[in-house]
Amino acid sequence: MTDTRSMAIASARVLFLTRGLEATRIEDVRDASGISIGSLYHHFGSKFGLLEAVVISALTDHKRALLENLSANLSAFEAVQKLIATTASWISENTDDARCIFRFRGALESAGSSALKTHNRNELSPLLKRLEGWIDKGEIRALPMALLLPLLHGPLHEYARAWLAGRVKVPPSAYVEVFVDSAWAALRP
Amino acid sequence: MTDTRSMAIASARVLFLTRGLEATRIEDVRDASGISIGSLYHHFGSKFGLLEAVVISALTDHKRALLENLSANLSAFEAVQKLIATTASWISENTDDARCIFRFRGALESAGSSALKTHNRNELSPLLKRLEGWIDKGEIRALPMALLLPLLHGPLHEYARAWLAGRVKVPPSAYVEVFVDSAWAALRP
DNA sequence: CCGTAGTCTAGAACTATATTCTAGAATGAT
DNA sequence: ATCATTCTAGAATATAGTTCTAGACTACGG
Repeated sequence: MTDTRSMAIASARVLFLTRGLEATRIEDVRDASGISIGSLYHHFGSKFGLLEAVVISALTDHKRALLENLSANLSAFEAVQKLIATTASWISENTDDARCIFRFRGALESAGSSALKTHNRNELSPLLKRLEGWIDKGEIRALPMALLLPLLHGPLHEYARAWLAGRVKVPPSAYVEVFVDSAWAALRP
Repeated sequence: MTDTRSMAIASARVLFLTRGLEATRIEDVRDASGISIGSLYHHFGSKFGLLEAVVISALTDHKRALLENLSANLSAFEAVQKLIATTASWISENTDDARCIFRFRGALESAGSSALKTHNRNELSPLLKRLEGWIDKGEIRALPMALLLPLLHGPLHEYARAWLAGRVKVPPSAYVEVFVDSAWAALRP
């Protein structure tokens, strides 16, 4: 049942975030979700598989938010604005999903998670294509591709990490203009 | 013996990075370092304590590199330049230490590691003080303190993550000028 | 309807490994 | 030289991820 999966993911997300990854036992997930150990292993294969599902679920929701807001024929500047504004408010409103991404995506990456690779192909490469298009049209400075995303959301991500960890109090959505200015200053021709 | 500690840290760092945190057993650290289980627990208390030591060791070396290069009476722009250039080359040259920081510091943070908190107090707050000074003198734009560090090294860090994970091939030191330009555009008055 | 295949649930048994414990060796101060 | 402290060593323990076996549920073809 697909409902079982999403209930397990919801329970696991809370536990992973509050108690930490190591500290949550499969038994805890069973107790919180009511789903038996056997069933959990049937659906996710391992504790890592469960983590994978939690992170991918968060990434997918973020992607959905981006697609909703990023219409086709935008100028480069409008797109930069939209990307940053949408990401900033999504993070500010979906703190648990955002925390999962910043805290756990790295673990998937270094483990070579193929589920994550697939997701990245679907999310990142269309965005890079569009950025490339703006470079060709001269709307964005001609920089190596690898630099574009860091310049685009480096400051926002760095700030978001600090906010999600509780080190600062003002949510990233409050500083969208600053992040847009910084990104556009780096990317405009 | 302090030599035992550093040998254990060196062995653990390699194992944590190559096999991953979960996948390295204490036994593996013993086999790689020749230090007995009992001794390891005597020095580090737990596997997490060993990880803590590995990360703090990396952070301390980075701090040392910064202090060596960041003399006292610099203008704000010179300091921004130095901070970014030094960090970029340190990351490019000390890839293992840098990987430890980006991959494992988050784990310490979310576990509330007091060793990390102490380190942050010693490293971050002097830097913030100096930035505050330049704001007072009008050399840096008057922004909320919490935004300064994200704007300063957000793009560099984001790029460094990608490079350390092998997603891009050119080391961050190659793009110092881009990162400096971006940071200074965001921070200048 | 009935039976069969496939999917799903359940929890006990198994296994791996972080940690603790006990004992003894090295070290250093008085 | 003796005593206290620190350190080393590895066996024993306990915890928690995973596997296994059995049974329940569902869908579908006869």
